[in-house]
Amino acid sequence: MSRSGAELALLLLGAYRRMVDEVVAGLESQGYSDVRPVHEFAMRAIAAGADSASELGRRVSVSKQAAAKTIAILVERGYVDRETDPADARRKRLDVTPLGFEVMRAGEALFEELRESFEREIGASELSSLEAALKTLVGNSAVRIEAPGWVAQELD
Amino acid sequence: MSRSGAELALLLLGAYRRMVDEVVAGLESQGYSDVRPVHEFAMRAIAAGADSASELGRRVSVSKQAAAKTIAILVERGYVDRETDPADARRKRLDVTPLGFEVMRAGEALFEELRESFEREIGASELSSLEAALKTLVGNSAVRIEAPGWVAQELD
DNA sequence: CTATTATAGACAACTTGATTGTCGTTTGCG
DNA sequence: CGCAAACGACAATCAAGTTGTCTATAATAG
Repeated sequence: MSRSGAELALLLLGAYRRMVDEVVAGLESQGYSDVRPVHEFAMRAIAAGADSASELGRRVSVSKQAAAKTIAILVERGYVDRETDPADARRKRLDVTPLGFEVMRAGEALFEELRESFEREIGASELSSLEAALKTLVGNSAVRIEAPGWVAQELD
Repeated sequence: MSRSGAELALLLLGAYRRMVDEVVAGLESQGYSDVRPVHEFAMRAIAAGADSASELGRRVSVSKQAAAKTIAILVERGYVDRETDPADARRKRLDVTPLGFEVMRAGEALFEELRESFEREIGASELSSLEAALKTLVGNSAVRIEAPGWVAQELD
């Protein structure tokens, strides 16, 4: 097998895509249409305390403008609430709405189901050693998900 | 650990990114600037017999227009040669040039090195069982790499 | 206390990679 | 022969980013 290195990369990508595709499809079929990973991640960051567009941008390593666009979508769908901060008139305070949390929970449940089906496919011990191995390889460097078409793009 | 499913997805993505980032950086430092995964994959497909834009598009599951654009870049850099097919005046026959093969070889070598460094990090047996597990999970469904910012995008 | 500097968010223009739609040309088949 | 199908080109559009500029507000230095 001559290009096992490249193949490994493809496998990693493939496994990721399989998970994400299925979760997105699952959310879709539950009525949460058009929820993409980025939205999930953004909501998660907001729930975790990124309460302004600029802050969200920083956390996700994206320009505040890009963050603002994502927020606009989330607000439009009722997943996030944006209201002027009484303490600082420049800010618009962000909050995940109950509906937003619902989506997040649904997403997590789907991910969890998927993980369980992986366990059935390859065995629990196999899966957990896979996770451990990946964790070692990835280290604790934050994973950037954004960047338009980053698969095809220059990496800063 | 409540969201281990989602976390697994992130780990997979992270590992993929780590590999790709390093390979792209490596190619860059060897003078092959701005070679992105997509280019590698396209060249590979061309070398494997996708000898026209339309055909390349089909193989990579991308519109022929998108394929044509990628080809234009590859031609411009001298990685791929495009000449009218004597047998069919509609076609432009594609060929990977020696320089193109050079890049591909360099990329593979980098991937291989990376894989070896993974072996050192987590052990050879651990890595090969990781690969086996991933192979089971991914199955033989072709992995689409394209789609602009697909992480954030609607999945057909 | 005021003047400067920094931060938040809005708006606009541009970039990249892909898509769809249309078109002229060439081929191949009934 | 004639017409449908396939190839590649061109153009318009989309999606998700980016940078750059602007106004309003806050914080800080003198």
